[in-house]
Amino acid sequence: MTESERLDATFIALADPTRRAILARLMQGEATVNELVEPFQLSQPAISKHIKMLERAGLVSRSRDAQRRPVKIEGEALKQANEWLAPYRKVWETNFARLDDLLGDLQEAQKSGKN
Amino acid sequence: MTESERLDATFIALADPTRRAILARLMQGEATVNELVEPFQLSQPAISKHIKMLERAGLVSRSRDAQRRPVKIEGEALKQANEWLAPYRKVWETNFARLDDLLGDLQEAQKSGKN
DNA sequence: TCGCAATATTACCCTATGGCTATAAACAAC
DNA sequence: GTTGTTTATAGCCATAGGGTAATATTGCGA
Repeated sequence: MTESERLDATFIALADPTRRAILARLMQGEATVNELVEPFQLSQPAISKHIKMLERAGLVSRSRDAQRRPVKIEGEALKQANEWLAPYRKVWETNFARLDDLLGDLQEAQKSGKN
Repeated sequence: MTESERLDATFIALADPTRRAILARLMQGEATVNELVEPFQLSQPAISKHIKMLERAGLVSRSRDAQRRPVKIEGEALKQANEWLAPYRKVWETNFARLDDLLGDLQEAQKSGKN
């Protein structure tokens, strides 16, 4: 899987409220599939599907405990999502919109030969 | 649009390499639709669709310049995505996996009455 | 007003997502 | 080995995503 595909899978996985809730739950520690089913009005297969998408993105991993398959949150994919986001930080931290307007004004001025 | 729906739209928008490339391009300043079409081997309608999804998420805004519709990056949605991500930072910054194993061990010990 | 340039919209593919029910498979425990 | 528990898989449906080509719209400019 390329890095881009990994990011695709991660953002797709994060784009669903059920899956974000599952991740939030997993912050408190491992959970079995049934424990993850309980809080939702969804069938067990539906939750299993969600877990599979989280797993595909590397957001969670699974171990084995008899017939149980505990799910655990994994940091690496989240870290990569955060790293992708990092360069954009200045877009919201600085007043990027105005900065861009300024650039636009300068370009306009150049075009019309006022510089 | 609820905050959850906004996050949905944002993560869906970020889950495509073409749209991420468009955002990267917009870091250098506004661009018209045609300017955004050029770098890709995609039709103009395809790019327009992508822009629409970015716009729906609030990741970009559009202005008007004659028949052109310049696209500009917007920080707010990215900021919210970042804020969603923030609580998970400790998952990758600390050694969260081991911390979780430890929690698991403690729970096991309690169940088996060894505490 | 005519024609061109930039963008949007429509109609149509195919595939993936998100949900369900029903069933299978894995394993423990008796 | 039969039974119950936990999880996975299969099959089905409806909707959305990502792409296309063709066409409509909008606005400039001669």
